Amino acid sequence: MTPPDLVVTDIDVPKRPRGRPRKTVDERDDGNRRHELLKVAAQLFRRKGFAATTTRDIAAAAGMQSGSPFYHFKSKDALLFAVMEEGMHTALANQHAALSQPGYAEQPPAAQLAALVHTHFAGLLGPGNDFVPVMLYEWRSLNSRQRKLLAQLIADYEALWMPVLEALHTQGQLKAPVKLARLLMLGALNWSVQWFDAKKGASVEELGDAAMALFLKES
Amino acid sequence: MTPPDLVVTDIDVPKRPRGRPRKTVDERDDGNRRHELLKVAAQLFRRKGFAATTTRDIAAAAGMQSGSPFYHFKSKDALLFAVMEEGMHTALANQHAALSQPGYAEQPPAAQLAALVHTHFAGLLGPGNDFVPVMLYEWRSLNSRQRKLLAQLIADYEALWMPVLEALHTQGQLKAPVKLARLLMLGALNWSVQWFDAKKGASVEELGDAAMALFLKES
DNA sequence: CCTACCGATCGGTAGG
DNA sequence: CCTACCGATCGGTAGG
Repeated sequence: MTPPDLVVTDIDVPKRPRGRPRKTVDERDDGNRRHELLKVAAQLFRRKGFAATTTRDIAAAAGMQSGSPFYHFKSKDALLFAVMEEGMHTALANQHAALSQPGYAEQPPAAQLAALVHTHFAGLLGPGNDFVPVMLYEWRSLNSRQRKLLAQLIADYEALWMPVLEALHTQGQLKAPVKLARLLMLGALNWSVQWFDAKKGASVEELGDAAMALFLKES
Repeated sequence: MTPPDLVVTDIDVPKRPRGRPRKTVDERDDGNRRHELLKVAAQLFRRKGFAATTTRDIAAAAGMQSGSPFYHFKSKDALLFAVMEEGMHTALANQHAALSQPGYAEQPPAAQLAALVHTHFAGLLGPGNDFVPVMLYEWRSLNSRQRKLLAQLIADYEALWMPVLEALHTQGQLKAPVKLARLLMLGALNWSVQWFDAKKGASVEELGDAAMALFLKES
């Protein structure tokens, strides 16, 4: 199923450099391999769920031996958290990029919302974007400390939507109470992870247009 | 955490009747205990997820010994499927009941949709309704045969919405393409499982009203 | 990062 | 339904 990426990048590097990479508090950061682990973990967590994925699955998908993921992450839990954190950081960065597009502030609120919606869909449904779906669907598997840390990022993310929704509400283009509207709208978007299929049906763009048509009244 | 229900009902029945209960193909059906297992399993699957819930957890929550759930269900998988099946049967029955309310057929499509939405929310968010949430969030854990069986029930459920949505589209009260509208709307509703809190914020009724206000244009 | 391994847990079963 | 149990698997670690 998953393409066996394996040792390809190591083919002409028979021995890795012997120098021990520096280590941070509880996780190493020698880039390549660590991020490879994050990527395959995100894939597996998404497809099979966190509890049903073994650290051996992850190691094998990254072309490692069963004990090796613990060189990069101190526990399976820490791996999950790192996946989610990367997902939220990317999502936040994407939205900030959309919001700082030149001329964005001058656009009507409906166009601003369209930008948020399209960016959200793209980050959620684009190829290889397993990080955010994992964060949406494995919330339960976090301990309360991890949950609190991520809740802050999520709050930041949702805060970006509020001024736009309030402007739309004031203009009469959004009739539902703003906070409930935000919850329902993000729910509609997030649920798409369950049914969206890039290979058939609507495209990400058509989805965004449909969502806008569904949510907004004519101005 | 979970109230230790334990032996209460057995206090003055020192020995259970010796007659062996009839058995169906792969599951017994002596009602009480079997359904008790379904109920606690639904609770646990919802709170911790299927893979993270052990059959020992379930047995303990039902006041049984670790091996006893297998007297009622031939596998943990079969238990999950039974939970989901019950969830879908209840949901379907609820919607059919709403649709056969006297005078329903004569109501305008907006009112018909409101009935569907309110029934859906009630079945999803009402107290003790863990069956449907499990079915929404543990889809991955099913094998393909089970998946196919449930997909049929889901298709039946979604089919109930289509005529109403098409009528609304014709009237101009629903602007998005009908199929995408259905997916997005049900997503908005289903996602509420993640954030709805009966003890604070909006009530189930207010939620339904907000959803209607969000989705529909004025007629 | 690999090798070799441990302790704990888990789904499931035989036999009553 | 309980008792007693098995085989397999799993997260994690010591030592290199």
